[in-house]
Amino acid sequence: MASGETPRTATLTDVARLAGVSIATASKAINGRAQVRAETRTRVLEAAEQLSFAPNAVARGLLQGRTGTVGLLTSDLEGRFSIPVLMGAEDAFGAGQVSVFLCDARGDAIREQHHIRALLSRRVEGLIVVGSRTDPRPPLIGDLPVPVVYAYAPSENPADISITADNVSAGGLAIDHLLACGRRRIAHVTGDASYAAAQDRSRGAERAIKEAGLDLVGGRTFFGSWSEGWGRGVASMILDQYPDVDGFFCGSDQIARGVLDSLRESGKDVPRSISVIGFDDWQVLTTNTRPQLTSVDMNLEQVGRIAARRLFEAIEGKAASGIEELPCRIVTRESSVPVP
Amino acid sequence: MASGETPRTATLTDVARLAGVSIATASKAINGRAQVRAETRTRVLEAAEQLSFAPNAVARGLLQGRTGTVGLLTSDLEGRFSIPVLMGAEDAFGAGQVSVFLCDARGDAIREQHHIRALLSRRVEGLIVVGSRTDPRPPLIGDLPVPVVYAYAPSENPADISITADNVSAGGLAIDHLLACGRRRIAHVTGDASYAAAQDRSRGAERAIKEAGLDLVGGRTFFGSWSEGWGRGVASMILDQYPDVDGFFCGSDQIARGVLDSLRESGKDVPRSISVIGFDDWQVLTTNTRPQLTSVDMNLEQVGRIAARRLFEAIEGKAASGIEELPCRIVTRESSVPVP
DNA sequence: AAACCTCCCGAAAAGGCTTTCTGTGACAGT
DNA sequence: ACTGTCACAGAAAGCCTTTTCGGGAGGTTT
Repeated sequence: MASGETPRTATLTDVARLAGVSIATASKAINGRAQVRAETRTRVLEAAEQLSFAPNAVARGLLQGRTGTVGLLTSDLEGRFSIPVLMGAEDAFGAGQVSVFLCDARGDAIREQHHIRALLSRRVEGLIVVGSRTDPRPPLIGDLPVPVVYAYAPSENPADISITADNVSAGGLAIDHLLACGRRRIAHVTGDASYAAAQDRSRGAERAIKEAGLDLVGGRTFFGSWSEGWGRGVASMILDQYPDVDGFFCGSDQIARGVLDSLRESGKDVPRSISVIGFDDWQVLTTNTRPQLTSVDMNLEQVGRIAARRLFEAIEGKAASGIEELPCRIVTRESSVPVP
Repeated sequence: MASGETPRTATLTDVARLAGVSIATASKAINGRAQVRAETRTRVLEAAEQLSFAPNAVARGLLQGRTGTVGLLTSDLEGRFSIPVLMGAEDAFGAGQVSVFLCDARGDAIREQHHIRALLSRRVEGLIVVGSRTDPRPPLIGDLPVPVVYAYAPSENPADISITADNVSAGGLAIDHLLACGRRRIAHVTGDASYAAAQDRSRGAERAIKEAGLDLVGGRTFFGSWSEGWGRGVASMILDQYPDVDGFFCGSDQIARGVLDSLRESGKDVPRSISVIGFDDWQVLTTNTRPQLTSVDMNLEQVGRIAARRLFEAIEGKAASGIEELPCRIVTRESSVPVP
């Protein structure tokens, strides 16, 4: 049983010869076409089995003009937001008969261009472009011969197909949750104001609090950076300046962790006297804080799956362009409970 | 300039016709073969440009028997260890002319089998199997017609090609670093004892401390779980039972974070009176702790890159099988400084 | 002037598969 | 006995490219 004999993968010709039929018949037998006697079919199938024949998808693709492949173009693989989207897409395709080419442009337009060329020459049937921020990105340049779907980061061109998370509504959700917990003096601390995500969530939050006839603590959103340090600092500042604050909506779980640490050190009781909610639902953070952190989950895998589905539809010609914003959901944990 | 006209991607025939030459000549011109007059070549190139012709890699692959594709088979994409390995591999291949099929088996053997079949039918030239734990995994079943490289999780079969991180040496590195900081009473707290990673690091640590003529605090490794909670708990226990402890080697950054929190709350001064080192060098944890955490980096991207390189060599026939263990490195931060 | 090169270009085959069309034998109907 | 029908098998074309080989045009040598 020596392996590595370079047994040259069997071709349809080999199968046909072994079964004593023509390649045409062998093909029909294997693909379940009619026009083959049952007895002949089993003979072919046995031959195929014996040679462990696997139809050459390359040849088939060439013939039919359909390769059954798509390209997944990420702008950066480190990004913890791209990964779940990518997983969802891979999942949706893998379940079907589609294989996925993975390309990481590393945020470099040149590399992106290079990858696109390679993918097109491999005749992918479509492209999913996964961004690492929710800020709209410039569409792929050139008139591509295949449909493109933008995931997480929508395209700047509204005529393109984009799937992203509804950050504005998510901001509202978070505030509504805190209100439902009986909180009235809610602060919103978030990250870098240059991020669309920060702006969108803030807008949603402000709208929701207004609708409740209230105002955010400090009358505004506290923008800063996406870090624990910022969360710690701004929390102690707010605590100092607005001692009656009873709720924190944080723009990320990292910020929330900083806020929680700060509240702990100030002797505040979370969730009894103050509720805290984070954003991203990043397990390593939410389940290790004390108390565990309620957070907004963007359902990124779902974003990926829907993107895959939309790409599929576009390939089939049933395209519906525009930006599709998928709802987020709250994952409730210990840091926010209703006040009696 | 209406897009979406389904302009049927140009073929070599189209280019040849436009340039007024035969397809043979067009091919030679485009591929830089000799035997084409310069004037003719430019004419062809212009035609190709005008039609935005991209050679059909599928057809070329069929003809040459080389597809220029490889399969990347991960057992779970969530795993934060698989991702960097995968990035490294993608990087190494992407730089060349090789495209990567991404498949996620989700830890399911059936799905894995299904993906392998699909990949083989697409005639990938090789496979990289990326695991999510360092425990050896069963090799892919069946005599595959292409070389396979196992990354991060080595194959149980020593005749296979495996690339992983040298966890035993890494354990020694960590201890040596603490010793170099002037520490003598070092505790090793780590995660689940059923993980090879935990065992290996522990073995390396014990060997290193013995070589220094010392013993670990408590005379053994404290196995537990890979969580902050375990780190917090075990640290306060150790502090209580062995008050002279002056160094913690933690099996993961999460555990280290718990340890740091615990030390902080006990009023211990890190790094003045106690040094702490983590493992994994997971940025979100190491740079947000107070003080920032020294950690062991497994160079996972490098694992991926080397895996890609080895696969390449195996494809070319220059295979060197066996387990290759790549060295880890210490990333020094504030939590460990030399005692004067 | 015949023989011989050199330069370019094109015809054709090959790669593995699917599909259409043609062909053959068996059988039923008249 | 002849025609029509049916079930099944095979021949061949086609997908797109690369590569080999042959050949025509023009120039050089003897």
